[in-house]
Amino acid sequence: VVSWNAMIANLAQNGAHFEAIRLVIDMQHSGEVPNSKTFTNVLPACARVASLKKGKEIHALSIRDGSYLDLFVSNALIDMYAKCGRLDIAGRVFKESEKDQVSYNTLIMGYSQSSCCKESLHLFLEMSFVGIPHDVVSFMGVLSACANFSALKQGKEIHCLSIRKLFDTHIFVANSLLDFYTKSGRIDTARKIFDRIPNKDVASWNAMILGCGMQGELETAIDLFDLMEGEGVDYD
RNA sequence: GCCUUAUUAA
Repeated sequence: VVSWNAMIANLAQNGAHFEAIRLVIDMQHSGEVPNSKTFTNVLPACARVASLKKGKEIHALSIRDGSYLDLFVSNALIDMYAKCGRLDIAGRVFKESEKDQVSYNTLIMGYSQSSCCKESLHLFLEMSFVGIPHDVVSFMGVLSACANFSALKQGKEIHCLSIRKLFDTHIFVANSLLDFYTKSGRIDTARKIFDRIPNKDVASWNAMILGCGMQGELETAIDLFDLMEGEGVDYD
């Protein structure tokens, strides 16, 4: 089993999703029994190719051997259903399972890309209410949700909270803040944050440039682009 | 010896 699992993990991590899924079938044909690690290895592959059918089969197998009770498995199931666009099922698995920080983050991320962005905000508040601390991923998810349903007020509150928790200097959170403020039309605020990021990465530049572009500040966008070239950033 | 969530347009 271990070597099958290792092969499946490698394929899934290298983007060979269909091959990874294929290998789970092959392993069963050769008489091996997939276990909880097999499931957590293959579920992200199902998620990325949005294969709800295969994902459900894995879900069924995990119920049969009881491994759906494993946090790694239930979290991977939540992610798989969310990425397949079935937030209803993701939410159901979430509700029925044990929950940790990753469970909350996974569902926050899932909802932030959906039409129920507000749900991300609920979960973000709920997790700290039940005593699970926020981390970088929680902040990225909830900020992305606020950006997508233009919740300027709530997003600002999250920004304040991130400052208090010292998350605002983390590059990923800072980039999420840029995305949030540019999408909310606050180029000035975004620019202030941008200028204070000491270690800007390509995503920081892209968020800022595209943000200016979307708000019609084309001059600024072009200036920024020249600046970026000057800094020797590997842009795309 | 293998395991889940992670930022920038479409």
